[in-house]
Amino acid sequence: MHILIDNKSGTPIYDQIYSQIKAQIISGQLQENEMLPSIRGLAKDLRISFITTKRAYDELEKEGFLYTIPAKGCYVAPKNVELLREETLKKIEDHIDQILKLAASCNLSKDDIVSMILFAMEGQE
Amino acid sequence: MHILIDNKSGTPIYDQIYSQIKAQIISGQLQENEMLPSIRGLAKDLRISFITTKRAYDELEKEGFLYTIPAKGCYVAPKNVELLREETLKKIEDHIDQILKLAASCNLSKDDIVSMILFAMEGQE
DNA sequence: ATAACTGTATATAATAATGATATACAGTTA
DNA sequence: TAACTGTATATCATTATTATATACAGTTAT
Repeated sequence: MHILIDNKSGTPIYDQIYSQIKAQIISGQLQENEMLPSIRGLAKDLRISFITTKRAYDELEKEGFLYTIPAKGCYVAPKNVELLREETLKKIEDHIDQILKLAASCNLSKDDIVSMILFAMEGQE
Repeated sequence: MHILIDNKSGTPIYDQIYSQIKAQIISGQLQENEMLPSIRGLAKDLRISFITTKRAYDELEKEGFLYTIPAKGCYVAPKNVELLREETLKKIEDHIDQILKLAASCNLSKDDIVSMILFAMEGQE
C-alpha cells in the first residue's frame, strides 16, 4: 500500500487517504479480499493518529469498498459493479439537480431541458 | 413587500429574505425598477439587524436581481433575460456534458438519462 | 442647514461544523 | 499473556457561519 499525504494541500488527511485507497481499489491495484493495512499500522507509517485512518476506512466501508472483521482487520470488498453504478448515478443526479436549479432561475420548461439534452446526445454520437 | 421569517426553520434569516425577494422578482410580483424597502426599514419590520437584511440584498445584487444607488435605495433590476439566459444555458450545457460522460462510463442509454431527468423534475415540483 | 433618511465599511461575538486527537475498551491470535 | 486487531466516547483546536453594533458618508426634504 502506497499512500501519500500532502500537508499543504487543502484537502483533509482523512480525505486524501480515503481517495487514494478508493482509487487503488477501483483500479484493481488492490485485489478483492486483500487485507488492508491496519488502521494503527497505517497511522504509524503516516505519523498521524489512528483515528484519522479509521475515519477514512469508515467512509470506505460505508460506501461498500471494504469490509471489516473486528479484532482481525479490514479487507477489500468484492468488486461490486452495482456499487460503481450507484455512485455514478448519484453524480448524475447531482448534475441534474444543478440543471433544474439553473433552469428554474430562468424559467426554462421541462421540454426545453429535455430537448437540450437530446440535442447534446445527438451531437456526441 | 411581504416577507415571512420562520425562526424555527433551519434556514438562516438572510437566506429566507433572499429567497422570498428573489421569488417575488422572478414572478413579476415586484416590478422592474421598483424600489425595494430600505434595508433598515425592512430590518425594523422584521425586528432583526439591518446587517442581516443587507446581506440578503448583497446576495441578490451579486446575482443581478437588484441594483443599488448608495444613499438612495435598492431597486429591482431590469430583467436582463437575454444575458441571464445565455449564461445559464452555457452552465446547463456543461452539466449535460458531464452527465453524458458519466453515463457512457456505465453504459446508460439515452432513455435511461431522460427518464432520470423526468423523474427528478417530478420530484421537484 | 439640518434632521431624517438612504447604503457602506469595519469589527465583534456567539454558535455550529470540521478535522484531528487521546484514552480506555474488547475481541483475536500466536 | 503479549501483541496485535477494531470500537466507543470524550476532548480540543480551528474554521466557517450567522447575526450583530457602531461609526461613517451621501441624499433629500424641510
